[in-house]
Amino acid sequence: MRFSTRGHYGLKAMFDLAQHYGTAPVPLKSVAERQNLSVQYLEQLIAMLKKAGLVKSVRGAQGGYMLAYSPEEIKVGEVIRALEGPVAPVDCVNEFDPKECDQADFCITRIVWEKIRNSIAQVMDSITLADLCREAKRKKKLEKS
Amino acid sequence: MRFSTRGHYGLKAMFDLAQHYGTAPVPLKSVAERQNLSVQYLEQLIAMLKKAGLVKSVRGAQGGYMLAYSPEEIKVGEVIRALEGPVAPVDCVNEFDPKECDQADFCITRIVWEKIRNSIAQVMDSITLADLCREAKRKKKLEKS
DNA sequence: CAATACCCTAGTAACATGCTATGATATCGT
DNA sequence: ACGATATCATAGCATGTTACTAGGGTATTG
Repeated sequence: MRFSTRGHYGLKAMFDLAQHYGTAPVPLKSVAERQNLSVQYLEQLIAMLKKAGLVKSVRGAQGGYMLAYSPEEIKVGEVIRALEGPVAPVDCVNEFDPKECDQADFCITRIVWEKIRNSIAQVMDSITLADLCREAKRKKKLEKS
Repeated sequence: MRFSTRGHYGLKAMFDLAQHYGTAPVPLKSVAERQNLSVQYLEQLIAMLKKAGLVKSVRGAQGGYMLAYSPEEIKVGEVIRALEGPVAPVDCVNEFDPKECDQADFCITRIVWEKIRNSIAQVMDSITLADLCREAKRKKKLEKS
């Protein structure tokens, strides 16, 4: 069981934008360099994030991307869902539109997948981009000392 | 992000075997009928479970499969790992052999995936097949009343 | 000896992934 | 005005995985 690189890379990019929140728009090229990702691929991911309303863009020279809200207001779960779709370890417990099979009523194993789904969602929704920035700061401080 | 049908179907099958624990070996055909799965596909899944030491088999007529241990001793996590491999939402936080990238030291988003991994593992490892059997019993009782 | 059932391997259609390529459009600085 | 910088949009594509099916073989029972 794996998430795709979309969620993986996309979260990296959003974290990068969060660290530049409040400054000038950040061009994807610089995000790609810092996070060691392909610009072209990142463009596709950020398009999804824009569609989801999580980032804003400024076109043209000196342009780039920025978070649509403050890092404090953006949960990791929103980012990952925008890129990976709803949390659904198996189809019949999709968090938004479960494709329930005819056995749904008496399928006991279902409760396992529901619990897994809920615990994933709980983690994703309890961490904000600001939390990650704080963590980065803390780590930097530790290195210095 | 999804688990494959291997974990999904395999857990169903193991639950089925758990419900017949202590009786004669259960032929796959009957498991497949009850759980609405293809016999041929199930054979492949159960082969993996056997390799992992979770089930025993009896060949020939009147043969079939049975749990290698009591349902109380078999965690859902063991079943799922046998079929899906180690819990690893992204490769760099694989629970057994993480393919750490060169950024591992300063990659902050990593902690998100670690937390997700841990919460999945925690759920899987805190439920036994016996728990599922008890749940099934409870549900059956509720239906009657 | 035939019925039952486990065991093993190979093949394969369909789909998802993780990109790259190409080109268009908008904006800024000079 | 123009060229550099960026975003924006779509298409293509190699590779791998999934979810099976097919077609055997082997062991055991009655």
